[in-house]
Amino acid sequence: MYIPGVPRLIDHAAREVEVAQAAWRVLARGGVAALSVRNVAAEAGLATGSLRRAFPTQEALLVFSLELVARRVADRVAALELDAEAPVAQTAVLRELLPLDAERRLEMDVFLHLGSLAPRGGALRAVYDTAHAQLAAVTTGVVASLVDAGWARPGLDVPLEGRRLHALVDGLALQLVRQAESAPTGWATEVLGTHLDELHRRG
Amino acid sequence: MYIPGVPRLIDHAAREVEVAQAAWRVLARGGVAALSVRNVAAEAGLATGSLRRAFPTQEALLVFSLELVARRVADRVAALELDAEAPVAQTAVLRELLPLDAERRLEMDVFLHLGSLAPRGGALRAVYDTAHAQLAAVTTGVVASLVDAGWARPGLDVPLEGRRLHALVDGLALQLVRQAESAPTGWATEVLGTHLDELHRRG
DNA sequence: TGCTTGTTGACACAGTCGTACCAGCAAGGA
DNA sequence: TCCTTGCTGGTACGACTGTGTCAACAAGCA
Repeated sequence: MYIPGVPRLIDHAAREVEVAQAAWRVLARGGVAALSVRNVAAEAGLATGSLRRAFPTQEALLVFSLELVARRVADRVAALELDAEAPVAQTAVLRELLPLDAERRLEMDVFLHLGSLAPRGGALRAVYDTAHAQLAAVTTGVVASLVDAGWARPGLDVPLEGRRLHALVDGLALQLVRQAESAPTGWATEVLGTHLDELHRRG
Repeated sequence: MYIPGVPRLIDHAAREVEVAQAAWRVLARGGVAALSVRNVAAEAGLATGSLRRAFPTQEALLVFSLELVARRVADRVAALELDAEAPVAQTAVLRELLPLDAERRLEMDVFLHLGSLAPRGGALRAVYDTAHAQLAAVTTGVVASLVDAGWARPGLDVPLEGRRLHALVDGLALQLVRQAESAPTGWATEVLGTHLDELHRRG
């Protein structure tokens, strides 16, 4: 059997991630207005032709970039949930969802920008909705585990409190991202802590 | 004294509002990608030259569009606060901030889109920050008036609870705008009602 | 009616967009 | 060693962007 030469071994998976993170930086620096194929290619140190090899269209690039955000967040949450001792671990999980450092701020920035960019019914919107549902599952899961561990009132309306917690986290994240990067963030963790305290106290 | 002819009387203020609302519709229909001077002019039934007479630059148009949103919301809130009997009126004020009908949904959509579009340090960002501060003042004011009226615990941390309410309202609004227009909205008012109930019950 | 003046909308311009193409190069197998 | 393969990145295209310009137009006053 004849096997032809396999020249120029490129780790496509790694390159896709590099390009997507370059897109993140462009997005965070200049907003959606600066998010062009050329800018991303320049940020990644590639020519537009090479970038097109990794992502045939711009939408594919955006979809992958958003999926990468969702995957990163999910991985971090999963890693934290392993050593779960409520309510300490649950608080840590929720704090992980807030953009309190540069890395998470970058991811949240991308999430919001691409969410704003996603046309209704498009492929990007589907990715956004999936990520949104994942977040809802996390917050509802936190409430449910608090109830299961006996840290909260058993008769507590878990779906409703999950949605409330989700809305609160979303609102805090939105406000954190939209404020100056150098501004303090303690108020957000304080608000989140108050909310969780009340969830506990009602147990 | 010679007074020359004053031809073609145009109500510039009314025209600015019409153009800005045309920009709203373009933004809601096609997102920031569709927000061009030409598209807005076509939506308003004008030529680009006529639009430029009302707004010299695109940024001026966006700034006015965002200011119009802020003014509309502020006017609605002010109208509701006149017949203020806590906590019924306060609940009404907060429900007014949520995008529960087509009109408010449109305004919130514009608010989010332009907030995502505003570069840090630009004129648009300043308008956004002002609107953000107005919202914070409303939510903190609601909490404070509940305390003043004796409906909540006097020792309640008003600034913190105001921020918490603000984050919750922002999160609910974000999620409502990002969900399908035909999707139900009862869950959001239910969550908001629960939150306000707890504010009362602690009195 | 004729004049004056603000309004209009078509056109032009330089720049950027997403996408397509292809000559040249680099690297592993025979 | 050469050959094959596919990756690379410069160039090109048409469409669209924001902005500038200006001849034609419409309407109130003398």
